[in-house]
Amino acid sequence: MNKANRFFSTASPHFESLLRKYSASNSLSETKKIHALIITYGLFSSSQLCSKLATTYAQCHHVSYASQLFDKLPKRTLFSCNTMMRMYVQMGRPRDALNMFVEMFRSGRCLPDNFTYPIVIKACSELLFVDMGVGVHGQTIKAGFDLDTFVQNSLLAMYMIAREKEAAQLVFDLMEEPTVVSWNTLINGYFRNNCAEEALRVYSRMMDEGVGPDCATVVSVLQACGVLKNVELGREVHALALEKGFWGNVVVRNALLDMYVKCGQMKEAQLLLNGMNEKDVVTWTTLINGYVVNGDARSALMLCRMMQLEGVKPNLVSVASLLSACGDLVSLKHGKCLHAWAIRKDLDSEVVVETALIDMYAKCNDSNLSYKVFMKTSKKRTAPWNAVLSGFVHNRLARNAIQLFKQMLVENVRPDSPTFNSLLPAYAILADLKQAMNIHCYLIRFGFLCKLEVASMLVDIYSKCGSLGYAHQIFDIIPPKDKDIIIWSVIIAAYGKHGHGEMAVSLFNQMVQSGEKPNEVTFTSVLHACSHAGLVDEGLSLFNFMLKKYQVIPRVDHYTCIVDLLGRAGRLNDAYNLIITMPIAHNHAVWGALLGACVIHENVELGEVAARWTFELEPENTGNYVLLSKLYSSVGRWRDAENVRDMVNEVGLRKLPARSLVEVSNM
DNA sequence: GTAGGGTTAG
Repeated sequence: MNKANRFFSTASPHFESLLRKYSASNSLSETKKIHALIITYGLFSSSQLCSKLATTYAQCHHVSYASQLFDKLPKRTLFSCNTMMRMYVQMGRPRDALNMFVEMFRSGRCLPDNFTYPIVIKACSELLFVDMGVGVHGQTIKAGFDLDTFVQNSLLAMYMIAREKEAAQLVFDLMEEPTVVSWNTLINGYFRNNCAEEALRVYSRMMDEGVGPDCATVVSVLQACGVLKNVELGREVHALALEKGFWGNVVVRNALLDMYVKCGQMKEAQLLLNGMNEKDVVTWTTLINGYVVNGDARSALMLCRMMQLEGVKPNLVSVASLLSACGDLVSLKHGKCLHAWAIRKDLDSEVVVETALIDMYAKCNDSNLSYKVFMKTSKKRTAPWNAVLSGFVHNRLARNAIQLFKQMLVENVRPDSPTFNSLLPAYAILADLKQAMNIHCYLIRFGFLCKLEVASMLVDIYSKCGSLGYAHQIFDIIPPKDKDIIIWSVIIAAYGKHGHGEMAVSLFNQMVQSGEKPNEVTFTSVLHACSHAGLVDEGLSLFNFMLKKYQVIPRVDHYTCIVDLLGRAGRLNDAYNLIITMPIAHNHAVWGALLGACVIHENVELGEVAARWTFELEPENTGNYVLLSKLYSSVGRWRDAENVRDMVNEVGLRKLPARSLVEVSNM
């Protein structure tokens, strides 16, 4: 026995206990010291020591040392295999974990145990290898681990990630003793699969069965409350969280804040934040983003200052939200400041920030700068393309948007649903039937037409192109149960715009019969359709229906439709009386509708009243002057007509510089 | 040594 081996026999237990200690603290530097000692004293002959060293490196997430040492091991224990596979999964290399599992299974050297399966199942779910996952599920049954809670919970999570809700529910139903983790996985799984109602039903069952919720339960349930805007349950969960002592958990606090934000309860959200002693960057960002989403960009910017005063630094998510606030305020100045700040903090090449910058410049009507930022991006990710497309459409540069989309396809960037949400309005602006048919073919070929939003926009495009037939065909493709209020509104508006009032009203009735509750927008569309087609009685009865049955508070555009309707039918006095008695402020549109009707029916007396109001409320619109002039001409008051025409010229001259600026910026 | 949780662009 040489000197080194003699040393080893006495030193080995010592090293092992050291390794155990350091692996517990995950101290990479200490493990390296032990490694160095093993090399110095030539102790590699101890497979036990080497195995321990390899697993310690794996626990420290040092992939290269762990795998090098592991590969050299003469005998692999099940423990070391499990540890290696866990390291691979935790380090985002699930494929390596699965390769190891397959090799381990084939060689038959060691059989997987109850610790192996959760790791392997997690690797399958990360790779979305459902088929393999199902195979592994079969193996767990064969090996008798099907009643192991950890294995079952992993399977449950895997099926939920793979969007196999039924399979997940089956796993859950077969569990003898579901733990709080099982319930949480089910609740969160339903939530992530867009079934927030089901998530809440599961939560209520869990409470009925007397299972004590934990922080994870509360967080998932709050998310579901946010999506469903169920602030009542949200408040209950808030009380429960306080009662159970979860308030100390920052994740719970942030989830509570986000629930109030999502429910649009900004006052409660602000109060909650005011009452928090410890606020992290997520807390602040949640509220900042809340203000942006709820249309109060100014408060979002103010909050950013308060956050910095409290010494919390914004991160890239905060910056993206703040840039969005600048876009909403059309504040190029603030936007540029944030851009400069992002450059200084080296955040400007993060995709989220790049996208937000492109969007901000576009919303501030600076297509040039928006495009410049886009040109600096790697152009490999879809999001910046979507932002620049949406920016072009925002600035009505429809042709540029379509051209850019074609470029995107040339560069092999995969479009997603938001791409079409950004792009399709360009086709509606262009109203070119041939182009519309082109994109229609593309949408069919790549399976995007099954998306309701996309189908709704295509209905709108065909309607704008004047092809009601195609529009209706697309509308019919969507199964009745899937039709939402938006697609109904679009088709009703389409018929209305083309003067097919009866059809619009009939579709509206079909919609009500189908159980869809009409909203302000559908009422506007159908009333508009009635006024265009001269359906006075239908229009008036729908207006009454809206007030009585649905108790919708009429907006000014509803009144405009009714004024138009009465006016076109020659009931000018009724129209006038409606305007002066309406409970909300009148605007240029209501008076404009009356003026138009007065021109048709040659009523100078009321026409002059209406015209005066339109000049007051909308002095720059030359159309109103033209209408009054036309009215005077039609009754032979030529001089008055000429005087009004002169006013048109004056207004037109005042408008000229503004219009030419728009043209220049579009070049 | 195993399973579940928060903010983000379009």
